[in-house]
Parts: sequence; structure tokens; C-alpha cells
Amino acid sequence: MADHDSTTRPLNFIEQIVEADNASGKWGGRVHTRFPPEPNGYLHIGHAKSICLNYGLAKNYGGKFNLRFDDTNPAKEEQEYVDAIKEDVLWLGADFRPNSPHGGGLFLASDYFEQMYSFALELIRKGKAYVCDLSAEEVAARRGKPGIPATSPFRDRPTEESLRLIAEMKDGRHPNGSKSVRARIDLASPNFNLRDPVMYRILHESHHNTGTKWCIYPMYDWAHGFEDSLEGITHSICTLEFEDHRPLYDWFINAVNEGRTPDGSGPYGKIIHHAQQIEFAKFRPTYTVLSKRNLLKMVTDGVVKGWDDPRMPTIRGMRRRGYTPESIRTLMEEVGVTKVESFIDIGRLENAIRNDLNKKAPRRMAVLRPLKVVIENYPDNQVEHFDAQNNPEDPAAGTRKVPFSKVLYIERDDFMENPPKKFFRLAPGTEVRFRWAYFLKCTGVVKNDAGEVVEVRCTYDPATKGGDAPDGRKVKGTIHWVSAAHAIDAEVRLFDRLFTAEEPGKRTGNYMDDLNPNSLEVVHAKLEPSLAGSPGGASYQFERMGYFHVDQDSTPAHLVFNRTVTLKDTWAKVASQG
RNA sequence: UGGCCGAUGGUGUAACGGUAGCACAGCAGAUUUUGGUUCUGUUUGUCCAGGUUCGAAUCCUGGUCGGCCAGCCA
Repeated sequence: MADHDSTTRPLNFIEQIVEADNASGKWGGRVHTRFPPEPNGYLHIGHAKSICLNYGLAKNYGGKFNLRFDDTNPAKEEQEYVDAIKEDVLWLGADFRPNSPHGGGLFLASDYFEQMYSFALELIRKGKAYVCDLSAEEVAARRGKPGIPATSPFRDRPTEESLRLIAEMKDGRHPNGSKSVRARIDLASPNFNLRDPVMYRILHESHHNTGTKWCIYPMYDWAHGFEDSLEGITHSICTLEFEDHRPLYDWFINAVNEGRTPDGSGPYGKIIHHAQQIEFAKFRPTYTVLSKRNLLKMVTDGVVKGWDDPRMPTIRGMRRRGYTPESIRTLMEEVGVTKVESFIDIGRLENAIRNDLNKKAPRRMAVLRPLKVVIENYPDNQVEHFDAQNNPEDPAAGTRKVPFSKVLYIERDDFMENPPKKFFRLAPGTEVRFRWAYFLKCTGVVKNDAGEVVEVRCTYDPATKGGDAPDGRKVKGTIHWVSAAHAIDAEVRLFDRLFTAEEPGKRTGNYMDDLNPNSLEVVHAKLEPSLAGSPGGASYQFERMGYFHVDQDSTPAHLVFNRTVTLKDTWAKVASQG
């Protein structure tokens, strides 16, 4: 039976359908889902919901999950995307490979072209499809309106003639757009999808899988139901905008099945499988865009540096930024599955990765915007090594040594010459704890000609070694630091939201108008020496600053970190409220 | 304008004719060598109008608002 990750969560409406089907024996207890992307772009966080949903169903109900490329339009599709999508789906943990527990396999819609073509011939013979000579423009012009039927002068073309013409189309004897194959359904249907939809268009175009074999290519609506049918998909899950298409898929399958029998006797053979389509609402985060067209434009316009720019909502972008598959899966579990179109606060994504990394990421000290501190009463050439906990959430993570000396760097924001009330950090006359080291008291500052503080002077209390005062006195603040002589340099990329509006483009109609000009800030940070040689892909918490991920650009000689997300910052909130 | 779909706190989501619950965010407090984490408490909700019923978020009717559809895209 069901084996849910979170046993307490109530069933979503699709799980309820699956359980009802299992109870009624509709599919013999079988659950077989699929993720059917078109290989014409990179996957984004919206796709992740579909992947998690489909794979999760297969996993929780002991079923199978297929990855299937819906590659019916060679004009838009490329092998590069096929490879990238496979990688991203696997990274998310949805293992479609046949040797994995829930892997149903990898499929290409284009491998079914021959079978689909024979279904098309069957429909023509049954009088349910015909070849139409109208151009795309003419079809559009004759589409009709609500209440006004569409028209086609070729609707009653004799079967034999349609059969001959579709063969000619297939053989490449007709130019692009000169003819199409249409289903004979209902030119007056209030559902425009049923007004004799096009099944095949002529496209003299090379296909990433079938090469130049075909000159006609099936339309999505014609193809999709058969893809599910041929793979034995039980629950064909898609997004809301395809609800209007469901009657069409059903019509196609039923049309093929007309005259077919369960045992295959009769002129047409065996009944083919008819999957149940279920529609759910997309995942739409605030403060970003998701459509391939819009994402592509940001890449080509150079607004971002590529599909894998850490600011992009693509799987690759999020991965590079430091998001984990677990955090994305948990998020999808939390937001649920419904038919209600809604926005997901982007804060939920940030929260999801914080929660995950809080448990896993080793703590380190790194100063993003350095300010020099000199300890007046600390011996000039002395160096001490303090034990620092790697992760307070996980004592088993152990400790490391951090060097301490007379000259340190602290965060610029951790010092204020004229601090407001409730500022618990360093200021003239105040005492704070330098994490894992000593209590330090600020005795003065050094300024440059412009009047800016360039150095903070302090004294330390040797009795507070390790960070505790034997006399029991308390300090309000604890700040991070690095020893100037031991610090290593790193480039740190601080990312912010790509857009400043919840719904980019809502205001002016152009989403580019809402771009956040400050979505990337690069700083040159000082890190504690244990971070030297950090391996690519590692994630750390820089204490008090956030979670940081070693970028693919990073080398031992030039470390590069991406800020995945900041820590929650109560002080920032207080400070901004004045 | 025709068809399809939807509407529950700020956000997301439960309830399947019988006490409107959970999560996130917010707020308040406790703990804390990260203004992090954790813990406790807490503010806030059934689109509207009728009807059925002992009883309606749930069923019915009408309306309002929102989304989708009129590609030889998927």
C-alpha cells in the first residue's frame, strides 16, 4: 500500500484518485507515471513540481516512472536539451532508469512515429480524419468564433484521396504548410480543440532522433495520448491549461478503439490502453519568471550569464547556487498539489534550503566586507589556535582549529561608531565576544582623510579565553572574525532576487521593467584558513552571514563562493525599521 | 461573446453534511558562544445572495471575481 514520506500529511487530490483506483482495481493496482518534457529548453523549478509529483506517486505506490521526451517538433528541439534534462531529472532524485526501483525507462515520442502514422491511416479509413489543403492562415481565418462554426472545403474529401495524399506528404512530395491531416470531429464545438484539429503538419526538417526520415510530424494533441497509451501510463498528469484538451485525447483513443476488440479479433486489432489524464496547478514562485521564452531572453540579452546562472530559477541555476535536491523535494511536498492557481512566496524556497543546510552545512568564519581590528594589548607575534565547533546542530561534526592573532578582520557591519539602541555589536567602549576566542573591548578608531573608519582599536581580556568570562559577566553580542595574517582570499558572489516585483511585468506589461539592478554583488572576502582548497560543490554556513556554495569557477588559487541564501536576520529587520 | 476550470487567515493547504485544522510568515516570550537554531504562546479565514437540511466551507440555484482556450507550439 501507500508508503508516504510524511506519514501525517493528508492525501492530495491526485493521491486520492490513485488510492480510489487501487481500491476499485481499475488498473489492477498498477501505478505508472511519467514526466514528458519537450527538449526545447532547460528545466526550471516549475518542472521540479511535476517531476516530484510523478516520481513521488510511483515511489509511494510501488509503481514506475518514465522520462519521456515529447519531441514532436524538430524545429525547436535539440539533443543538448535532451542531455541536460536527463541530468537534471536524475539530480532531483527521480530515477527513471530501468534498473532503479521505480524506473520505468527513458522514452522518445519520436520512436512512436511509425505507430502513430498507422493510427492516422486507420482513422482516415474509418472516416475520422482527412487531408486538408488549407494553409495555416486559412485555417485560422476559418476557425470560427464562439457560436460560429469553423469551415473546411476539404472535409468531405474521399477516403482514398486522403490516403493517397497523406502518403505523398510523408514521402516529402508537398512543401511545408501546403497540407495538413485533420481529425473530423466537430466544426461547431464550443471547445475549439475539437474543431477538426490538425494531426500532422508538413515539416521538411531534420529531427534529433529520426534524422530526415520524416517530412510530416505529429501535433502534440494527436501524439500525446498515444505516447501514454503505448507506455501503459495509468495516471497522465499535466497542468491545468490542458484540461480543454482532454476531450480531444479521449476522442483520439476512442476513435482508434472503435472496431477494436479486447482479444484483437476483427479488422483493427486489439483495444489500446487509455490513460487517465489529471490536471494540477503549476508551481509559480513570486519575484521570478518561468516561461522558457522569458528565461531565454534573459540569457540572450545578457541579463544573466547563462541558463545556469545562480540567479536563474532553472534546476541548473539553483543547483549551482547551492540548492539541494532534498530541499526542493521537501518544498514541493510542503506546497501540495491542487487545482487552485496560486503564487508561492519565494521566501518558501529560501526557507527550504535554509532548513536543509542548517542540519548539514559545516560552520566556518568568513568576513565578507573586512574592517581591520588591532588588539593593542595582544603580543605582536603571538598566535593562538582555538577550537571551533563545526556544527552546533550536529556534535558529531567535531571541531577545527582557528588561528587568532593581534590583527584581525571583522565585518564592517559589526562596528558602528555611533550605534543605535539595541546594537549588540562592537562600538566605542562596548565589549563583545569574538567567537571561540576572547572578549574584546573597543578603545578607539583610526580614520582616513575622508573621515571613514579604517581600523578599530581594541583590548582583549586574557581571562575570557575560549569565549567565557570566569567572573560570569555577559556580553550581548558575539561576532565572527578572521586573523589577518592567516586569512585566505576569496571572491564571493552575493545574489539577490532577479526581480523587484512579486509578479514581474504585471505593472507595465514588460517583465524586464522589474529587473533588480542589484541582483549580483561581488565582494572580496577574507576566510579562515581551513577553507583553503574547498572542493567544488561543497556548502558551508559562514557564521552569521548565510550559506555559501563553492562555485564551479572556483580553483585552489582563486576560490569562488556563491551565496545560496542569507541567514534569517532579525537585526536587519529591526535596523531597517529605524 | 462561447466553452472549461477555480475561489478557506498575509501565503500555501486540510475538512468529503456534524467542533474550520496544519504549515510558513507575523507578533510576544524562553533558551542560545551565530540577532542563526530550538521551544512556548498568539493575532488573522470559508467570495456574495438565495435555497435544501436539525445542521452547509462542503449539496442546489443565481451572481461576482480570477485563470485557461480560438498555433500547422507544447
